[in-house]
Amino acid sequence: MRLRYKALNLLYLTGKTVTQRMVQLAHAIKSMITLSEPDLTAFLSRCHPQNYTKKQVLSPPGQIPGEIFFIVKGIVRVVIVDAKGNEHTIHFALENQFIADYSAFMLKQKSTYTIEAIEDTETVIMPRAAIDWGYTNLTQGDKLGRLIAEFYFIYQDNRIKNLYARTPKQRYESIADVFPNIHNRAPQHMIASYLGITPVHLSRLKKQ
Amino acid sequence: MRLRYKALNLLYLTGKTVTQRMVQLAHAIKSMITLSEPDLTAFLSRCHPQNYTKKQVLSPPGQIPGEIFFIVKGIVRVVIVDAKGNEHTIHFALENQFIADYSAFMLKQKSTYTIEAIEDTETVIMPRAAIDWGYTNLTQGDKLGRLIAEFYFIYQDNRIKNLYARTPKQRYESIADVFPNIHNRAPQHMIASYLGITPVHLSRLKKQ
DNA sequence: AAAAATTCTAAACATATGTTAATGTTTTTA
DNA sequence: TAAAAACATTAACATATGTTTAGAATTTTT
Repeated sequence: MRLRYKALNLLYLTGKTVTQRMVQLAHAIKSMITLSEPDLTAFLSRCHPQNYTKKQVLSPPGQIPGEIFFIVKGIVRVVIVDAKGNEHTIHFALENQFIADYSAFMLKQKSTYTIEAIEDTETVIMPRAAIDWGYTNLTQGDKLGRLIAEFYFIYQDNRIKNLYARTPKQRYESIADVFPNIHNRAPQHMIASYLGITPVHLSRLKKQ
Repeated sequence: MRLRYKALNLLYLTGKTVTQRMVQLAHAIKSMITLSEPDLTAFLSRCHPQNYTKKQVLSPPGQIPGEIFFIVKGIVRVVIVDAKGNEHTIHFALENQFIADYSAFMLKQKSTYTIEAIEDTETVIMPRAAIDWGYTNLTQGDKLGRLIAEFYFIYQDNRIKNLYARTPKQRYESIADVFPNIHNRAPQHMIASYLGITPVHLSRLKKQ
């Protein structure tokens, strides 16, 4: 009895309950498509919560991704390691966003990315079976997929535009528009990496 | 009589007939989704062919895109002009591909890109009304939209990966994997621009 | 065919960015 | 709380890439 009570209390104080998380994911889905409560419940029943501690890996390279993560609380980064062994942070994902190596997930190929928690992070995992079930059984399943793909397309398009047409300094000055409060949530060397420059150089640019 | 005959002849010798072009677009669509012949015909009837000569602009910046282009024959490039007035070629599109400023098209915002023919180019224009009609009336309309968005997502993801993890030289050496025969179809300064470097520097890299 | 425009290369020099190493600070771990 | 690890800054130097200018080759236009 005491143990059970303590466990519940801990959950209450430090994290969100299973129900709260599912509600958050449900809200994200309902903001994109219309679907019945039974359908929503059926979809959510195929998903499950998962916690990660800071620096823990959600998704390793070299493996076919089996799920898409929905971030309830926390922040993660997506990393690629080049031929010389250097790490590049190519993306951050915050609360209420979906994250995965989508390309590898869709193509059923081995992932080239590492997805890693920067803070202790609470997620809901949507396994491939849940996604497939959604495409097959939800009236607006393809529309949901289309909207998510379009959302990330627009994000990437904007990124590519910035990489070509703006300097690292200019990109640094507007990074918080895309990732709110990022300066308090990610170390500067990860931000530098995202900008495509070294931490030493970012430090130099800031001094100007 | 003579004029009409000459016109027909010219079309036969130098380009594809309206029917041939529509068949080509129909083939591209059918490779992605299943749909009935009447639906296909109804969709195609909302599209129309359009030719462009080398250097002619398909889609100007500052204007909300009203259509998506399907390239039957030829090649186009997508250009952005930065704050200093410098042009950056950020994309090429070849035969059997769809091209537009998708972000601006989807968001109904003014385009930031110029889309310009590099060779004389034959297209089929899919006006916004046709696309909207497709989403509303085709059973697999959303699926078509999802597949196109996913295709370009994968393309962009690969690009971003390359920009971070590979050098301009390495990217130069593999550009023909993505754009077959590009070295014979685009001048080197456009390729250099796509790689994110100056033509002078590309010339230098080639010498090594 | 001649003229004009475009394209590629080359060299010299300028600038931006990377590398290494040292130091002090902050954060995490034990 | 002490030790260890991670982080940010700075300086000195190295390298990659940009800029300007010029000339030759190629393509396009007249």
